[in-house]
Amino acid sequence: MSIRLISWNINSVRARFDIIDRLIEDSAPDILALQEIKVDTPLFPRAFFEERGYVHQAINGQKNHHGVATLSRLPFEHQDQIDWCQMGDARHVSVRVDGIDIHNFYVPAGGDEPDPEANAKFAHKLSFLDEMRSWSEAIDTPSVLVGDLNVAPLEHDVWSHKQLLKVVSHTPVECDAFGRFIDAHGWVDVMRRDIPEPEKLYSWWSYRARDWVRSDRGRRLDHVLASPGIADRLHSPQVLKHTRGWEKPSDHAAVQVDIGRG
DNA sequence: ATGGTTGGCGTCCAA
Repeated sequence: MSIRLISWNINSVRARFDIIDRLIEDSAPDILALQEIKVDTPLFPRAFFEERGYVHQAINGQKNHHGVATLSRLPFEHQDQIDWCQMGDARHVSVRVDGIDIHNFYVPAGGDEPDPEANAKFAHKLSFLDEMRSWSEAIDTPSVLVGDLNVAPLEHDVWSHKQLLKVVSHTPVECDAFGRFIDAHGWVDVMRRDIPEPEKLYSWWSYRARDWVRSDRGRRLDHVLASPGIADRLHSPQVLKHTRGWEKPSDHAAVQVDIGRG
């Protein structure tokens, strides 16, 4: 008996009903953590998920951009959301299932210019990661953290470490901030525990490539992290790469993990 | 060195 959790940056939930259906049929997640739903909370398509058994819904939506939602067949014992950096952005929602807090994150992408002086979006991203660090220091309940963290922290999380050193998502200043966030709670990077470097591992491929499979210029932006005390309950983490190849895809593949019952 | 694509109550912005 285990709980299957799938995290997916869906790039507009209302534009992806067909592939969400396909994911549910193929992989039967118990819990689905979506990011970039691009819809305000009152307009979220609740009925679509209720009809498929996901009657427990924690939605933190926003008009136009961002937005996260956690849909579940299992009941929530608690739910919450945090307004990071007091920006009013919908970038986080958490639920408690089977005694585990499941955090669903959408970290700011950070714009194009990797200079916090010149680019307010990049400064915001660094502040966001620093808030995640200090928040992580205080966590005292078993937690799983998933979502689009918009950082590819390791050398083999990108198609070319050298060529991406000045590209937002893989700059040293971001990777360092990400590392401090990881260390603050002792988060276990479950994906890399089981699929270690130097194997290349990506969860995002740009829409702009002529042939994303052939060029394979991916990045690992989506993550599965666990508290050290429960990390051994998480099994078989994987990037569902085929989801990126479906018709009218998101630019992110879905990411899956199974959580053994405690 | 540049451009490429997608979605949103949109005619540009963010990704």
